[in-house]
Amino acid sequence: MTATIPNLPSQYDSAASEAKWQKFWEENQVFKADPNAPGEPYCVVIPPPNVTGSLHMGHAFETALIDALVRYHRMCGYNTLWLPGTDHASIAVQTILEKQLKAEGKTRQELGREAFLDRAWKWKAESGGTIVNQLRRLGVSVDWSRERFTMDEGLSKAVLEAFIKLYDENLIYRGNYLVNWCPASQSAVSDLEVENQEVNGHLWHFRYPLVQSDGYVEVATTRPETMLGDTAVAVNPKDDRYKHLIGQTVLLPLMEREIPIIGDEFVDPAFGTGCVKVTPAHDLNDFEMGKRNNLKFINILNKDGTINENGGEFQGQDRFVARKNVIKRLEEEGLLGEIEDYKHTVPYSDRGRVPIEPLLSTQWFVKIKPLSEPALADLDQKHSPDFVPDRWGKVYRDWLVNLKDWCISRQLWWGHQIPAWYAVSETGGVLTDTTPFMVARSEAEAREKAIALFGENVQLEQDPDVLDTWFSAGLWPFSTLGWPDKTPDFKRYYPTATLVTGFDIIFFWVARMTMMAKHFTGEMPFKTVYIHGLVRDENNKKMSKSSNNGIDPLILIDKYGTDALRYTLVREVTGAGQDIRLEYNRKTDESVSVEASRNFTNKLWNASRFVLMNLDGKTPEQLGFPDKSKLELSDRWILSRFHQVTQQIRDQVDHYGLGESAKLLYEFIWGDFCDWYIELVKPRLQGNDTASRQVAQQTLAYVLEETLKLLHPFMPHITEEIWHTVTQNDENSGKTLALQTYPVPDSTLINPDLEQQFELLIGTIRTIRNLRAEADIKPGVKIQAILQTESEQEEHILKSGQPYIQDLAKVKTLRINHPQTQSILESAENLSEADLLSSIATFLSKHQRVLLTIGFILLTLIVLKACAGVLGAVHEIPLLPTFLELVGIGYTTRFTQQKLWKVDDRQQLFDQIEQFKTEVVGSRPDDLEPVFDVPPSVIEDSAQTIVGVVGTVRVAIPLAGLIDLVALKAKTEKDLKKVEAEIQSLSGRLSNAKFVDKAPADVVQTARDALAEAEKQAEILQTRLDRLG
RNA sequence: GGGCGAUUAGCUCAAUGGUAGAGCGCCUGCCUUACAAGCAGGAUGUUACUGGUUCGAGUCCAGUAUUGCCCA
Repeated sequence: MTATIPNLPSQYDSAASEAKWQKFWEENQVFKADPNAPGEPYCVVIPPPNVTGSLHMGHAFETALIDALVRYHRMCGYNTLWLPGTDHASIAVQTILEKQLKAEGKTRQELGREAFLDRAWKWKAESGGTIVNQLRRLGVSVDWSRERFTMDEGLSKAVLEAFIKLYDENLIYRGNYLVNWCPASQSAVSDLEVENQEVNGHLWHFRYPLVQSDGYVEVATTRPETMLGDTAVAVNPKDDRYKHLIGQTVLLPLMEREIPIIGDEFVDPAFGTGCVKVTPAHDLNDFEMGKRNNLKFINILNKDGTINENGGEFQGQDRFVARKNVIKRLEEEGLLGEIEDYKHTVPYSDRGRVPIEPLLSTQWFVKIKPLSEPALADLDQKHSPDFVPDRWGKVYRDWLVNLKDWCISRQLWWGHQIPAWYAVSETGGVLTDTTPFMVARSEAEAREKAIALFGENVQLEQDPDVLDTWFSAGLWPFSTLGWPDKTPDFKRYYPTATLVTGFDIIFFWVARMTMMAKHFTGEMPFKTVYIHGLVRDENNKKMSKSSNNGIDPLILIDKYGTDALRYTLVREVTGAGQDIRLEYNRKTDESVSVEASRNFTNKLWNASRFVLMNLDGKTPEQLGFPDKSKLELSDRWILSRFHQVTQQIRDQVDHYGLGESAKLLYEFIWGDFCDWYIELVKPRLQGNDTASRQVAQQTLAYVLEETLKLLHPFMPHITEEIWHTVTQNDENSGKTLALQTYPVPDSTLINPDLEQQFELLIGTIRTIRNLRAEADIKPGVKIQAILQTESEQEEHILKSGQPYIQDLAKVKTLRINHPQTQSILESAENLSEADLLSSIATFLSKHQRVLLTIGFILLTLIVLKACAGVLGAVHEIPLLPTFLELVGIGYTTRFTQQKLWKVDDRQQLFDQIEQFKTEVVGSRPDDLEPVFDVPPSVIEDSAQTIVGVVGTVRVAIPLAGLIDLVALKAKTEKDLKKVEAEIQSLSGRLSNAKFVDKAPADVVQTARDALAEAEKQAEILQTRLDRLG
């Protein structure tokens, strides 16, 4: 086999990789669904973004969640379809176009309907692709061949069908009611398009003179101009202040209209003066009151928000101009009372950005009860759809219960024109509220009907209005699949599996889809509704256009990559439905949390590089799965971890635990695989044991490839990129990670006992590292360590993991003692004295260091000399004369007398020298190993042996005496205090008979074990403290 | 006013009722042949408050405070 070792740069280039794979997926139609293919269907329809829109963080978040689910299911073998598309957004498009026209000095009326719509389609063709192309940059695994638009032919057919059916069933009617009127777009709008805003306004008090007696009643209002349409004054019939006035009349100022004082329970005596003006044609509550009390309905507004002919002297004035003038005139009349500052909510048009006016007009409505009740029944009886998290089911239910009839007509041109034709010839050639009409599939059909009713000469005119965009959006899950035709797609993929959307549109969209679907298809359109939270900005504020605090996902994608952004968003999700917060610095356009994810991509990248560099150019497939009988401890451990994590991720994703899965992957890849496994196999890859090396390669390759599969739904681009490199499938192979089988946990490889044992090894390594750090031992220095345990099992684990401990904790000599037997396991080879000496000589010949340094080296030599039984002859010390010259023989002699006389002092000095020596020549530690192994007895006795504990393993490291005793003592005291507190808490619990009796046995046992461990630790710490003096 | 959330380390967030963890930031030491976008080690908490249930409460219950969202 020709070994071509794939070469990767040391940093992942997200931009190049993303563009490449997005193109690859689309060109190869990787995500094109085939209804004839096998597999349980898994279909998701995209919540259609607004065709005028551009990508915002909410899209990025939602899309990341959906794509993770969809890619996961596809890899799990489901027949998967994610269907993309956009909605036509009547008002938004119309607003944009009218703005353009205005700039050209034209109006849409001048242009005419046909020309206007031509323009609209042209605009859609040119600019409507923005959002869709931005979605591509997120790497969505949608089937672009099935992309739909709410106004395309098929969906328009579905809309027509739905309208006609509902009309035929008497579920659509035309009537004169109060609707939300947007004076800017001059159309009725749905509740959805109304945003209530709190404003600092005023409460004006007006005096309405009584007709039957002297004096007046005082009313309060936030909208003074509406008084022009007042047709009553209302009080609460239980209100003693006013109830005697009920039945009398007042003279409405400025209009000089006599209007009644009525009693109505609705009036809150505590609000304002307790006496309210009633404007039935311009306020929802007043409308109801007007109906209850048979009041007159006087409309004072034109459609553009100016005062109409019913407003007397104010006719023609804009509503806000009229407001000022009404106040001014009342003041002149002496009828203006107090003006209070008053905070209240004003409904604003979402699109027009102006206050909405409740306006009485003739509109089309959907009768909602017959639609909501079956949906409610499915919820209550079948728990369908299933909301995740469950609590949103209640919100959905409340909405279904409280639904009011739905105004579906919009006074716009861009949209589905209402399929109703008016026989205008019956009402003098003009369309009035009473003109007879017929609903039909086409003008021809309407004409046929009309002729039957009104004769050959009937003159028809189609209703100019269009349907609410949500009417077509409500059909989305089935209209996109071909309904009303029984297409193969519809048969195969409907009902869909999961709807993923934000809670903010449960009411408007989700409920409409369930009602429409239940009515038209007899089924709920999706099994599950997964509700996600909002992405909040760095100040925990909801991102919105009005606060202009949106964070542009494309900026973050350019900076950190799509995978990093997606991963950040998904990882942030904890509980479903919980809002997430995105860190962001607006000055630098940086985000620390996305940066952390980018670092994670780079970590994966470099781990993969490492694996690639060590596979001798072979692919995982060529290497094959390792022979199970040849697996070493660390191999069995990482395989167990991998399959355990696979199991956990599958469990989590199956229950929408996407954030948890993302975190599990992070911990597995960065922690288990990179920090431990890769480090553990390095010696085997570089060593001479070819069998061991091969098993390591096989395991590395296997775990890497499978991990890429696990991670793919969360980070599709980088995993695809690495996978192609690792498997040596180039782009032309047509193969893709996206269609590989998602890893399946192999229970025979999962070994919790082994994992637990491995934890002891990891803990031991950490403890040694920790002790090294406490003792300030340089990272390059190899040390001695002694492990003691009374447990044979632990002893066995430690022995089997001995090479790992030595390697990762930089331990040269490791003894594992069983205290009873004092059996010593030696593992390290000792260097010869000659090696040491020659090393020192080499070092010194190269470096002329300061006096102190040289002095210590000199001491080393002298000490070595003192231990003549171990050392070679003095003539092997070539530089001695130089030292004597430099340091002075007198000092050396004195030191030798003081320090080397007693054996114990000498031992201590050995340690110091060993430490110093390695510090000085730390760059070549292997060359300068200690010549002597310190006997266990010395370790036990030495004041400067540092001891730690892991589990019940005692870890001892003989120190060289160069540590900060004061700091170590303080630290030890602190640790001891902590452990003592734990002992107190644990023994308190265990001495409580109730705890021992009532708590589960395993909990009690855990506590006992913890106590034993804590006591052992306390003992060790106490000993250490005693020794430290 | 009604409903639903949230409040845990400096920040962002975790923790089937068993005695609190991670990432980022911070401190210390390291350019150790995959990665300085890195490695090793470290410090940091009256779990908002007050009661209650329980052998045991961050977790369950009640109330309070603060905060966010939805509805009116």
